[in-house]
Amino acid sequence: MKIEELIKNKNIKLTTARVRLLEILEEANRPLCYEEIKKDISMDKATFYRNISKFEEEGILNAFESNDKKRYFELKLKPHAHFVCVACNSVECIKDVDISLPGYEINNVIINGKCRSCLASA
Amino acid sequence: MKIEELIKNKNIKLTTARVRLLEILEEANRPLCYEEIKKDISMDKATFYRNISKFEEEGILNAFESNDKKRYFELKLKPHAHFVCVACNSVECIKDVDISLPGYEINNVIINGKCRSCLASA
DNA sequence: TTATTATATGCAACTAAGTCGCATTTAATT
DNA sequence: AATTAAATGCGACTTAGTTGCATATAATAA
Repeated sequence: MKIEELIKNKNIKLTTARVRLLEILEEANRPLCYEEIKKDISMDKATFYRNISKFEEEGILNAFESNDKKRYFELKLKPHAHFVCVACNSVECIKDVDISLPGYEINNVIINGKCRSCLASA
Repeated sequence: MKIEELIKNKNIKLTTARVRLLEILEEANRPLCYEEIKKDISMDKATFYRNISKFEEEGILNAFESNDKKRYFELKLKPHAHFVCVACNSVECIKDVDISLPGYEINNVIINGKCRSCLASA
């Protein structure tokens, strides 16, 4: 997966900061929040959020909120759902849930509830 | 639907402020955010959020984030999914989506995407 | 009904996410 | 290499949400 592929044909300039941001998101292979990304990149907060918005507009990434009241960001590669645990706040990618809703365009599905391990230890 | 029913058998005191908060949520019949609730109730912000947390802990309500980066709150009466439009930020209750995920306990399902009217006017 | 006590409340101060305007820098284009 | 539109960093700001503490109130026991 080439980072350049993601940006190509989009109305976006390929800056070094943006490439780095996309690399971090790609390597993580799970949704990350601002805090987590910030550690690995020297980019101003305002620039960060402006880039996130830009990427969202261009359909390169999805954003959603976890139960810790932080927004999580993930590249839109293979569509899949996310499970957010209300007990431990973990975010898990769920491959085998398929939802269709006629007349709507679906970007992302977030399922809130209690995860396996929290249920087991309850 | 009696408000008292919601609180009964829960580890919660039935204060006038709490009854009013639950009434507002029940009458709205759709998820509301702090701003919307605030208009109709004279309750300190700290108290509001403490009550919301308490209600969540006790399983009386669900909270989730819309695309406008605000949290929305709704009583857990009949379980149903929510569609959040990334274009117009509207929140819609969806009755006819049923997801099950073996081993997990599901509280709420949030589907992000573009709603009918935004797709129609695109 | 009153006294007791644990819990709920309001207030003020705080933290952190996210936004905005503006001057400067940089990528893409000529 | 020169041009220019877009991207960046900085600082100031807004607003959601939290915390500590003193006071008030609901549930309970007397």
